[in-house]
Amino acid sequence: MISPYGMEIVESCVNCKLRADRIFCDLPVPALQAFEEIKYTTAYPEGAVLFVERQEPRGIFVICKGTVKLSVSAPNGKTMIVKIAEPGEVLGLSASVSGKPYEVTAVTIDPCQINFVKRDDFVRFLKNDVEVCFKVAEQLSEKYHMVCNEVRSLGLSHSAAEKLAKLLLEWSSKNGESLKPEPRVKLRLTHEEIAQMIGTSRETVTRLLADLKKHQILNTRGSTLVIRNQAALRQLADRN
Amino acid sequence: MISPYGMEIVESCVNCKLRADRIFCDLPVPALQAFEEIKYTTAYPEGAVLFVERQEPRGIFVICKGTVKLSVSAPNGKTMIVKIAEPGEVLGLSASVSGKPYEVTAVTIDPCQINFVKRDDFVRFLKNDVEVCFKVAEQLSEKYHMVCNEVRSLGLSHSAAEKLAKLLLEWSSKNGESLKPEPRVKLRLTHEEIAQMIGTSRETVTRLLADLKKHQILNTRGSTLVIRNQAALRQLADRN
DNA sequence: ACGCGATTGTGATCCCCGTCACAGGGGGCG
DNA sequence: CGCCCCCTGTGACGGGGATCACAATCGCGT
Repeated sequence: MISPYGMEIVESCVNCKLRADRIFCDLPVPALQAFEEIKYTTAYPEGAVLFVERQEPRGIFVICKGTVKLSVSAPNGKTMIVKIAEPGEVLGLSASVSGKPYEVTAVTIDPCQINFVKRDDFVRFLKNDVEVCFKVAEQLSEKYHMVCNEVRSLGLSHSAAEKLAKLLLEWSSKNGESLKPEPRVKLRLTHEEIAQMIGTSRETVTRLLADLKKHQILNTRGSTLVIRNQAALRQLADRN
Repeated sequence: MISPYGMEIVESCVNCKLRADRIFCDLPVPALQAFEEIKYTTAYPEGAVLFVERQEPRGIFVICKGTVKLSVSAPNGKTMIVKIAEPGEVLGLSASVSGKPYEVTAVTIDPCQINFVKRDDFVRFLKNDVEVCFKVAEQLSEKYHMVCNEVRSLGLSHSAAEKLAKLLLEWSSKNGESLKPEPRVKLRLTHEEIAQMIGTSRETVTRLLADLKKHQILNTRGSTLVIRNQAALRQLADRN
């Protein structure tokens, strides 16, 4: 089956290839079947808004395919990107569990396939099976862990250079790429968005990247970054 | 019964006065009884270290009495205070659920009575009762919510003045104190620690407080702050 | 009451980086 | 193909606040 946005739809969670390496999807088969009963699978184009900060929680969104940008923003329009979420991740979990408003705004940054579950259905689903409930608790712990790291890097590292270096290293470690002598990072965000991830201005990102290139630490190959001197980058990331 | 540090010990969770208004403690009686089986009640003096960032999770700590300072720190010794935790709060929850290391360091800032539960016992306890497990998920959502706010204020509000104003307002709203015309806040932290809470330097905090006093917005009465112009403070907190 | 360490108050200096302003560049679309 | 819009690159400038260096106080223990 082909979706409106030219993607192949994954019909069943039981047969999903992601099951093995993703946390939430990896439930016992009976639970997965119950999950399939209450899920709505939808395809979204790039730029679709899944939910908005401070909205009442409608339910959870499980990413099957594609990536989603999570951001928080201030009344004055200034926004900060918290995370780029990938397949297997669950969005709106904490809001749906606690009933408090969504913490972040979720916007797809490429075509996505997403499973939606209404809040009520989801809560019933949880309360029906301790294993599932515990998995969700684990998942929430995971999220908590991630956002704690965010706080660490926002609060403790001063220079923008440091935060940028940290971000690049994090990205390069995603695909085991950092094991190679010259890890590559495919840049999927604009300088503006990178700036929003590390809490600085677009110009600063541009300048910092230029600096790194000048010092032979980085190199651009089209929209791909080549990290030529990982050690130097690490040093930048660690020193305060 | 009197503890070594001059505190009266609360023997039983079932009879605990906090049960009504705290989330975690407010479990159905049978669950509470099971909880009592596995908990170890201990009294700590001021300055006791409950656990340290990056340590393997030993278990959870429920605060019955006293307050605990939670902080994260960088290798270079720079530290940031994430939260001052109060009675009824559960510490080390996410680490114990997920098995990942503790996110923060927890140090008592006054004499405390704390219930400790070993990780294994706690996990068994959770898996034994969906209601409990769900409560814990709610609790984790709550924590996630808090730390998201932290990110918001760290990442989006730039001036230190703004963050300090936000912090003071938050403190003053703790005891319904903010309803009074001139709310009072008992300062329990040094300027250094306040600085660590908002990610700035001690000198800046001192200067900002002096400024607020000069502008008649604040007033000190011993170690108590009197907020004389709440509106002005709110304006400082909101403008970016 | 005295003394000493911890905390607070304040000036001087410096530099990072946010902001404004504008000049290429590149790619999608008619 | 050329136009236009969004992205990138770069200079100039200014300000907030980190940092250093002391001085003044506080507060606690003996």
